[in-house]
Formats: sequence, structure tokens, C-alpha cells
Amino acid sequence: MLESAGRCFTRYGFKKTSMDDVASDARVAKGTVYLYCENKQDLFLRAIEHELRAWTDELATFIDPERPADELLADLGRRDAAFVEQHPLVADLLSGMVDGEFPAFRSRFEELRSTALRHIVEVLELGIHQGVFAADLDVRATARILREMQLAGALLRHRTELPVKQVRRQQAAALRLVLKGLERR
Amino acid sequence: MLESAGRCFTRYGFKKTSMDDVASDARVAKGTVYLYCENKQDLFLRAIEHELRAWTDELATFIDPERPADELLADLGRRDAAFVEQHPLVADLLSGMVDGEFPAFRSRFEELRSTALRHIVEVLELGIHQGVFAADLDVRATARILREMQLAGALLRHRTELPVKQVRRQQAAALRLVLKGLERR
Amino acid sequence: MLESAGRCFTRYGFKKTSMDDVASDARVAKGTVYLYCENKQDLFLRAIEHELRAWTDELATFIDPERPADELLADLGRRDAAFVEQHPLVADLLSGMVDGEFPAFRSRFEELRSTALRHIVEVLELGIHQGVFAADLDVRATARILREMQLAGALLRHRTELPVKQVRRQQAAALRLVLKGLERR
Amino acid sequence: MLESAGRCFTRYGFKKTSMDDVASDARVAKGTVYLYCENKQDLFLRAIEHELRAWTDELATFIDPERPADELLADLGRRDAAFVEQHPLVADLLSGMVDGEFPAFRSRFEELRSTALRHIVEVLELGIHQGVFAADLDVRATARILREMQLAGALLRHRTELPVKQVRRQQAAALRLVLKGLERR
DNA sequence: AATGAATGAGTATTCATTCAT
DNA sequence: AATGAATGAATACTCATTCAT
Repeated sequence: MLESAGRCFTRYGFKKTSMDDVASDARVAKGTVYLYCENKQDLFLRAIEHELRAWTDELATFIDPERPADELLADLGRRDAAFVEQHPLVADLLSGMVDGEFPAFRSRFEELRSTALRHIVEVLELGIHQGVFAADLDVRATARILREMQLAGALLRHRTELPVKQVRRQQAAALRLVLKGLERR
Repeated sequence: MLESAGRCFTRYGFKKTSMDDVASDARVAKGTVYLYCENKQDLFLRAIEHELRAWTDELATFIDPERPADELLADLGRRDAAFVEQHPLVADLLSGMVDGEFPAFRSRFEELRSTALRHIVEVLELGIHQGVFAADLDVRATARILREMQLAGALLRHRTELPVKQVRRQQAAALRLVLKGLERR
Repeated sequence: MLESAGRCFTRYGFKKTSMDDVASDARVAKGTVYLYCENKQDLFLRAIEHELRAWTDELATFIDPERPADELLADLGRRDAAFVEQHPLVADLLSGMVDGEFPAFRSRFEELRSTALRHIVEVLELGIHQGVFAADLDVRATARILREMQLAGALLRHRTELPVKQVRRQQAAALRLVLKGLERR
Repeated sequence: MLESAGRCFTRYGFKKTSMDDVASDARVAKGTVYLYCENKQDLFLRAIEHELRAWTDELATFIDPERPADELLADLGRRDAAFVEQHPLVADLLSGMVDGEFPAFRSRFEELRSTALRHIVEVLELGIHQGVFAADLDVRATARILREMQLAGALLRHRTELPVKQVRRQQAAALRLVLKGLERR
């Protein structure tokens, strides 16, 4: 059910997805959908939460402090990019796109986004500690940019249907750009 | 009229904006709106075009090849960021968000986006020529990232209502990150 | 003005004709149309009256009592058919089609239709008097049928776009059918 | 549902009938109407088809070749007239009135009208074969006229609200007129 | 638990009519 | 007299939501 909802919302967006779409994707009757949610908004939020659970599991993966931070960061980037590409709803959440539809949930969303940042922040701080990243980085702002860049790639694929090759090229270019910028002077 | 439309579409998105919204924002009757457009879609596209005209005017400003490219890029970045913040519809266009609503216009949009890239590409190439940027940059992919980063900032403001200070911090961090990454080895 | 209205109403019908259609056909501004009529209904009625004036002029033509009634009837039929083909609004009026749109004018219309019948009735009565038509004809009902048959032809052309040849064939067949039926036993 | 639609379209015509009219006549909500049709057009066509089904069933009734054709024709005329009076939508179809509203369906309608003619043609040909009708009749054109005359009566009733008595008188007169005209010389 | 027919509020669009210029 | 921009009531159609079965 929630997966059907996720699929539909991903494909058509919140407004354009009808409860009928969800119901028929899930091969149940429309009324049945309402057994699992209060209303369309609620369904959307549940669907996001569902994807987020997988996301936080993913994030929980251990960050090995022995490995050089730049390597870690590249790794994290790749993994996150891959995940977000598979879960565009999460991408929508992170990019703030959904905030417009749910003004009431803004602060909740902000919190979720914060969570997603924490891991990048950790790696950056580790890097500074290891002496591979510049000490005077604005860690939080930088983390945000890094996340944004991953998102950009993920959203690009879903929204503009660029060929995968180009997306990868862009991601590679992003990494290069960024790693140099992080380096200690 | 087009400005009212721009305001509304920006605030509520395409679907959630009703022609009544636009009409009452413009303080005219609903029928009057239809004197200036064929359709809601048409209105949206006109509103975007209206903002884009200002954008292309902005872009037409001369890029002085005597100035160092890194300086130019910073300048361009600031100016573009400022502009996009004032014209979120353009941001939506550039970020590919609108493509979902108007599949028929995708190629047209892509072209517009290309235009917007050209200036960044130019500056990058100038920088390579000047010897301040690395010669082996993937110019197009890099340009795309740079644009994405500006957009990210602009969208952030409109969608998540972060305090301006934080947005500026993020933009500064982005610049720093990026300029280093562009440098010649 | 009235001719433009006539043309438009003929082509598109009452509902589908917009005041803009009439105005642009008459090459004046929409407001100008309202100088010549109170509203759309009024315009329609004036347009019909305009055509009817020509019709009553036509009907006023002298019926020569010396000529055999069957010949007269054939003549009248041809002339009326030709006229109605040129003035489909009159045909609509006669066929009762417009009554639905203007329930308030029904009795007025009925009167106009009566006028149109009178001439046929006269010829039939002349024929009875001459002894060429059966004395026990239901004159009024028969007149109505004859009119109907002419109308049918006229409407056919405008509504179904049959080739002229076929319409003529039908009119010839109608005449033959009818003249035999009118004959004295 | 279809009957409500038929009633409304009959009473007010296609344009003037609103979906609300149909819905409230059928004592359901507007949305419910859309469960049974795609469109207003579609609803109209379905309503016509609904009436037509009854019509073709009616036409399917056996034409006994043993009976004299003039008798058969009178019978057919009476039955058809009665039917068309009860189903004015069919009358509108046959008279070509609906063609203007649905240019796209013109050929489909023409075909339906052809079907309706076939039976009259058959009786006429039977009559010629029996020697009661003139051999040189233009069968098709004549059939068309006969149909037209029945229609005229039916439409008359619905559109002008003549007293039934007068309609019957007209139909009787029509029959008399016609049967004489069909006779062998 | 599951269904899906019924609902009706919400929205885009049209067009007769008005009125300041 | 003539204009045509502005109006807003009217109307087709959609879809989230309910509820009897």
C-alpha cells in the first residue's frame, strides 16, 4: 500500500496523484486505501515516512574513523546518491519541495532534514580532525551544499530524464570540485 | 497581471493556484485574466517568459574578458543568485520542477536552461584560457553544478524560509568550495 | 447588421452564435451591436423579422385565379422552396425549431406560420373551386403538409449537406406524390 | 439515467441542458452522472442510442408480404409516428437537427437514418411488386418524403404543442395525399 | 475487512452584457 | 455614435471522501 503510494506520488506528484491511482496500483478498491490512512495528506506523509525509515537505516551504517575523510565522503556521496535516486520522495522532502504543500509540517520536515545532514557533518568534522579538510570550514553550510549537490543529481534524473551517463558525469565533476575545496590550504 | 500570476504560481505552485487567486491578486475579475491568456497553462508559461525576459536581459550584461575568471564567476554567482531569489518561477524552471506539469514543453524548457548555462560555461572557458582554472575541467557538467548550487540557495529561501543569514553563509561556503576546486593544479 | 446576425444564426444556431461572431461578421465592435438590439434574443427576433419581411413580400405576389391550381401549386412550391433555401432562419421558424428557445414568443410565431399557410390554403381552395382538386380535402391540414414538405427539403440542404441533385429529386418526387393525391376522384 | 438525459435533452436541447439538470431529474448527484458517461456529448449520444435500440426493435417487426402494401404503409406510418412521438430524440436525429452539434458524427448519423429508411423502401418495393404502387416511383426519394412527413408530425407535437387532434388530422391528410400518389396509373 | 457506487465541493473556461472613453 | 476592456454568472468536469453492503 505505502509502496504503491510512494510510486504514484513519485511519478505524478502530490496533486496529480489521485486516490484511484494509488488504489489501482495497489490492486485494491479505493475504500480500502482509506483503511490505512485518514486522508490523502496523511497517506503522503506515511509514504514518506516509510521511505525515510529505509533512509535512516541506511544512515545508521557505521562511519569508520580510521579511513581518510575524503574517501569516506566520496563513499557517502555515492551511497546517498544511489539511495536518493531510488527514493525520490525522500529527495523531494530534502529539497524542500513538499514544504509548500504542507506548511503545517514544515518544522517536522526541517528536523528530518537535519538528521540527514548530521552524517555529512560528522564526516566533515572527522576530516578536519584528521587534518585533511581545512579547519575553518563552515561545516554546517558546507554539509548542506554537499547534500544539495547529491539531490540535484537525483532530482535531475527523475525530473528531466537526462541520460544516466550525463548524471554520472555531473556527479563525478561535483566530487572533484568539492574535494579540492575542502582540502587544507 | 503576469506579475500577479508569477506571485501566485510561486506561492502555491501550478495546480494549487486557481484562476480566482490570480484574478483577485490582480484585483480584476476572473474573465479579465482570460483577456491576457488562453489558458491556465498559457498563463503560467507567459508568467515564466515574463520573468525570463528580465533574466536574459540580466545575462546579456557584458562579461569583461580582462577580469580574472574567478572574480567574474563570483560576481556572476552573486548576481544570478540575487536574481533567482527575486524570480522563483525561473528557479522552478531551471530546476526542472515544472517539467512534470508540462511534458509537452520539455524540450523548450531544456533549451531555455541551456541558455542559462552558456554564460557560466563562457566564464569557465575564459578561466581555463587565463590559466586560473584547470584545463581538464568537464566544463558543461561543472557549469551545471554551479548553476544547481545557486538554485539550491534560491529555492531554499522560498521553500523553507531559512533566515537570510544562513542562506548567505551557504552561498559563501559554496563559493569557497567551488573556487578551490576549479583551480589549476 | 441584421444580415450578419442572420448569417451567423443560420450557420451556427442560436446558442452557438456569440455576439462576437455577429460583431466581427458585421465588422463592428461588440458594443455597437448593442446599439441595434436589447440583447441576444432580441437580435435573433429582429433578424428573423428582417428575413420575414422579404418573405411576406414574396407571398404577396398575385395568384392568378385563371391558371389551373395544380400548376399554381407547383409554381408556388418551387418559389417557396427556393426562398426558404436562401433564408434558413425562416425555415427554422416555420418548422417550429425556434419555439423551444423562445417559449414566450410561441403564439407570435404561430401567427407568422399561419400567414405563411394562407397562400397555400388559397391555392387549394381555388383548385377545389376549379374542380381539379377533390372537394373533401382537409384544406388546412393538407396545406400544412405541403409546407412541411418544402421545409423538409430546405432544411435538408442546410443541415445534412446532401448534394443539390438529391434534394431536387426529392422535391420532384414530393410534387408527384402530392398532385395525384389532390386530384378529384 | 439515460431516460432522464433523454427527457432533458428533448425538453431543452443539447446546449441548454446542463449536467445539473440531468442529475437532478435523475435525483442523483452530478458526479454520479459521470459514472455513466464520459462527457456531455457522450451522454447525449448514449441517450440517443438508448432510444434507437427501442426503435430498431420496433422496426424488426415482421413485414407480412401477403398483406397489401398500401395497408402495410399506413400501418408502418402509424406505428412509426407513434414511436417517434414518444422518442423525440430519435426525431431530432432523423431530421438532421443534431448534425450541427456533432459534425464529427455526421456519417454515423447518416447511416442510422439509412437504416430507418430501409423499411419504408421495402414496403414501397413490395407495393410495386404487388402492382399496387406505380412502377416508376423514385423509391428512395419517396421513402425519404414519407419519413419526413411522419417526422413533421412528431416534431410538431413536441415543438409547437398543437392539440393532438390537429396532429392526427394532419397525419390522416398526409396518408390520403400520399396513397393516391403512389397508386399505379 | 474490503468494496465501489454515490457524493458534492472545487475549478477552468465561456460569453452576454455594461460602461468609461 | 462607436468602441472594446472589464465583468461575473453560468457550466462542464474532477476527485477526495463516505458509507451501505
